[in-house]
Amino acid sequence: MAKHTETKRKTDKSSRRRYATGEASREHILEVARRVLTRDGYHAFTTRRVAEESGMSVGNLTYYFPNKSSLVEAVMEAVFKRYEPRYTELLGGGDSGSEDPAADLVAWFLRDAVTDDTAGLFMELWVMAKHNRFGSEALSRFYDTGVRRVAKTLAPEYPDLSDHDLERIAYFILTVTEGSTAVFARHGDRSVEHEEIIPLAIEAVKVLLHRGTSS
Amino acid sequence: MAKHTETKRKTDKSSRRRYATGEASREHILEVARRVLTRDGYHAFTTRRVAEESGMSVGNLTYYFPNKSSLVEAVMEAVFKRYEPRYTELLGGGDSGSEDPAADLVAWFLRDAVTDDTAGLFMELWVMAKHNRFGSEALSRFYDTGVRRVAKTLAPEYPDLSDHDLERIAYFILTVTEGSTAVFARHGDRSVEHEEIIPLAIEAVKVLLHRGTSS
DNA sequence: TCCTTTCTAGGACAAACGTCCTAATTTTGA
DNA sequence: TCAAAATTAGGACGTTTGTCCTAGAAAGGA
Repeated sequence: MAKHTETKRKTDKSSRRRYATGEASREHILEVARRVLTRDGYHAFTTRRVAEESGMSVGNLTYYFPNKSSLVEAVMEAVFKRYEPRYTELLGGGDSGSEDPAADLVAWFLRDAVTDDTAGLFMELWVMAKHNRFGSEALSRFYDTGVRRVAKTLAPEYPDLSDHDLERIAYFILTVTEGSTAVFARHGDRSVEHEEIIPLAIEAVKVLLHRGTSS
Repeated sequence: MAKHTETKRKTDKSSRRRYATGEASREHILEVARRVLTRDGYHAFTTRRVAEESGMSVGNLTYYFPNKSSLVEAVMEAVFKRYEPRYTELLGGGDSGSEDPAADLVAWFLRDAVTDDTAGLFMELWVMAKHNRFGSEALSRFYDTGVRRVAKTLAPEYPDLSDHDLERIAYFILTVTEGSTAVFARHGDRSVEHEEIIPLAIEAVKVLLHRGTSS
């Protein structure tokens, strides 16, 4: 099956010159693929489904993404890039005009975590990262840079804390966020609603920020 | 394809009398299936793989589980039952002989959350619950009863808290636990180790337990 | 013992999958 | 306008998937 070193395959995804319509097609594919992945899951993520939902032929899809893994990796890159504008808005300027930046930040993350888009996507990313080295490293990098930006945002408010202590707390916020996705982003009755968890998380984070670390 | 009411299909899984060897085969399949699901993921969870790893033919597998979803549902039931002895040990008697039950409990959950077995399994359960009503309800029930047991375990130590407040805090513990799976159960470099999160989680939970709720 | 029930293997089938190939069609710059 | 490059459609292939069918082997009770 592996007849490599034969002909020059179309594996260079960015070095080829493109027409405007081609670039549009590529981005359209990625947006559709993100939607399919979020809605149907990696388990049902097939090239044929993406092609059909993109309104194009399977042959044309393989023109842009010669194999499935190249499509998957491109989708991962795209979805991480998709969060950037939201993060710059949330974590951007030093003064956000908010009374309590930490509380707003935690509330924003936790509410976003249970939306269909974010929850459906990240659950798939977690399982994909299990068997895809690229995905695993990309996800870890996404988390790590996000944590650093949160830490930087909180830093001026809590000058007594070291950078590492701030990153530790930021990772704690991340943990509660992803936990909200896993536990509460599912329809069904629970004895406790997710909204009731948010003030607990805020209180916990603020205590950690004010106390410093006690290990 | 639906030619029902034709012949009595083998859809009754428990009402049929079984030989001892048959019951052993069934449990062996479920254990193998759990391992395959945890290791390879739902994406690569195929009846043939389970049959092969069980050392039996595909035809024989379909004798015990006539279709894939019946196998999947049985695996879910089995994996939840698998946690019961551990939980009764951890949350069982009123006096565990521990100085700080809350801290021990949080530490135990968080350390278990990043093991290959637990992490690999639950990530798959989350994505399976997205498209399987049975799995979704079973997982929510598993969480809810676990939360109630945690609340009951903590109750005698914190008599000032209402049942609902205790359940709220137990759900918070659950959230941090599942978040640990999502964030830290992945090999790779991070600026903060999971072990550093555990004391933060413990401190946060204890503060919540001592303060009551402030909403 | 023997007969009924349970268990098991092997093969068959259609459908869906990733990938590849080729030939048209469209777009762009000279 | 026109040739070259990029884009598209359509079909083909070998493999894998879930499911079904049949016939034989093993196990238990009479």
